Amino acid sequence: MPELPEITCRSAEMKKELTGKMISEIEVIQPKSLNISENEFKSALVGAEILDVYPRGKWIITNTSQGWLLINLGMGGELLHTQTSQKPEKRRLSLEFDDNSSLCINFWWFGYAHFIPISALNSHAMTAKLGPNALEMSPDQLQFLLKGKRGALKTFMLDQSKIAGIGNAYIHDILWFAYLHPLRVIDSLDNEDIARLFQAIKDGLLPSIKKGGAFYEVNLYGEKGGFSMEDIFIGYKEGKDCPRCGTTIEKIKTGSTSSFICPSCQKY
DNA sequence: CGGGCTGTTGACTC
DNA sequence: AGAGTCAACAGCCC
Repeated sequence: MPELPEITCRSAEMKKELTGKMISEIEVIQPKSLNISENEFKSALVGAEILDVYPRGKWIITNTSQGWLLINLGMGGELLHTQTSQKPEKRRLSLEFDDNSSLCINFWWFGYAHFIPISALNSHAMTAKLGPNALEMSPDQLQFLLKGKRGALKTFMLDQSKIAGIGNAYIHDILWFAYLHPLRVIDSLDNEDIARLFQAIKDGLLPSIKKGGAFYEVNLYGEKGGFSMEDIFIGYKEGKDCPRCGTTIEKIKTGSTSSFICPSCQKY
């Protein structure tokens, strides 16, 4: 479940390791994850030099001398930088570079690797419609985004077209930090609620970025992230005590997803 | 061994 | 606009 912290870390690692390298060959094992045919994809990117890599919500955007490579790991996956002679068995796609290293992409379930030509990045609908990156909003911007909305707060927070980068792993602690229930209706939020929510997004995401992402994901070198269960306050801790008030943490159904809440700190 | 759960996104419906 | 459902089909847990 790669969310903003993991995507931020992977992008930084890719930028560090891959900038300046040239793609010499591409191997496609799962053509379904591409937005164009396998042959088109290969001829578009073979020969390209990596210029820059940066995060955009849950997407990793790579700028090359021949166009854009956009990667979304979907519900989980690995990006590994290895020697081309030592590629991992499990991979759906790999980019081989001119220095005999490779970037191997594995999706656990499914994911996307899309190519977009130079000067056409805004034609990519899935990234063009994303809201602001969760950590690059101002408090005013968050207030503006919430204004006039009626649904449940959690649905809004996970809607990538509203705010980009938050998923179902980090949302539990974010809402708990803000003392807000996932099913709280948006138009009942006052300025103080929104101010707490703004700070809670930072408190929920920044510690994981500092630790290299969540423990259940690995970095480009195959090492697990340092953000562990002990760094999580209430997410996935059903039956344990709320670290703030001692009330038993509950797991509840919120639409199609589950939520972990402290029923005392987070009143509906 | 098998069934349930998990997590993202788009497409689609009402 | 928002809520609901489905499809894409791996791996872990019990």
